Amino acid sequence: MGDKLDKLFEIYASQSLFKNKTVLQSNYIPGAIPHRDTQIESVASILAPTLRGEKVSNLFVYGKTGTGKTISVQHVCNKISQKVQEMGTNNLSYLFINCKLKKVSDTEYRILAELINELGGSVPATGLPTDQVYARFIELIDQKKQVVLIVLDEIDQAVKKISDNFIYTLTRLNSELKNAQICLVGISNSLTFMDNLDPRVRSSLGEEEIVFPPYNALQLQDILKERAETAFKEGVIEEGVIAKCAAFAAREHGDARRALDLLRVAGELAERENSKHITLLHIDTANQKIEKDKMLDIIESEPKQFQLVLKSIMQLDKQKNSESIFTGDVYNIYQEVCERTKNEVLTQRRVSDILAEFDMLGIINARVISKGRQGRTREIKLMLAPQIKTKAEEILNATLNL
DNA sequence: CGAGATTCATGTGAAGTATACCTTTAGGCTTAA
DNA sequence: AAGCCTAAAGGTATACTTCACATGAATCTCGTA
Repeated sequence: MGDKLDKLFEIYASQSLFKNKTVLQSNYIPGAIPHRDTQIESVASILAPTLRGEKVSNLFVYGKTGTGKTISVQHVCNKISQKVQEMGTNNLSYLFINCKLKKVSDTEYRILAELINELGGSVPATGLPTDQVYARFIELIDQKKQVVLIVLDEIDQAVKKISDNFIYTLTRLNSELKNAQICLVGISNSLTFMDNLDPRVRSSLGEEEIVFPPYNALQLQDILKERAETAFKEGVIEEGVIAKCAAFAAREHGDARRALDLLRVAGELAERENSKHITLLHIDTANQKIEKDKMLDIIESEPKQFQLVLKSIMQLDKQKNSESIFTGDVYNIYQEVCERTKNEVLTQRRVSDILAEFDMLGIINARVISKGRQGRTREIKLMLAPQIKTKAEEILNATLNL
């Protein structure tokens, strides 16, 4: 056994395809950001006056996931604060908050607390009334003449959870400040986010807007090439691999993160097979793996009743062995399963809707057919690949305590 | 034998109910002046 | 007196149920050749 392991490790160590894997991870900030020059320039030109300690317009940035929004804004802000340090002036504070992070996102209070923490102050985790916290915040930043640049990443999440008058309050804070000036940069994934905002907030936050369009396949290729160069050892990547990665990701609204994931997973797969190269085949398998993980995630996060129904379908699928499954069968099994697991039994009507939703998700394929005298029903086929089935079953059994 | 009626098992739509969650409001209580 | 907190009241979204009606091909019925 020991020998085997030694050998395994040896192979791993000697044959690693990666030079530096962190480059492919999603939190990596590259030195250069290809194909975002115009956007970066716009951001920079809007924020540049902060260097002279002037108040600038609030900025709102939006675009789909993986279009480089966060990275670009961070890049510009880092440059700016670097410049400020060089100049030796000390009149700019730069705060970056990701509203999606669990510990921050819940309440207005927490976001404020986070802001204060970043400024070096502290507030108790709970207890103070909200406007006290505001007072504390104002006090902190108003000590000297400065510009406070607040970047709120995934701002749509925060607004969904809290409400938009939080932002309104922030924008209005300027009138209470004697020395300092606040400017906000909001980053959002949702293009329609602005539409359902309070008009007052919309006008003040959206003084400037920048859209990040999705990358096309060629641009994705450039990004991948650049990263792959530092990530992998020489000659590891076969011809056309990058192009295929880019093509896959371009199909999914040009998500660069997705493309990088794909490449990384492909690399890991190749490595595990002791292959010396990453081939087109690896990309395919990687894509499948990512899809599979996504599917399992969906199954896992599905509500209990949905899982019960799915469990019944899977049970039938095993028994029936490629014969057709009908709604009635599913419902019968479903009742048993509920009984066994001490869950409430829903009506047939509801189960029918649940089945329709599974159809939407692509977990099953259902067709409404008429069986003549035997009435009308859905003909159901489970659409999970065999390897997923076993995994899915484990998940279901675990979450349903079977 | 074939046209039409019947039938079955469930699909589908509308409307109602229960529940959880959130916001608002009012009134009592604490606190600071 | 002001401001905070809590409890009750009101509002809203979600998940589900109930009722009612729609479907459509296999099957039955019955008139006709």
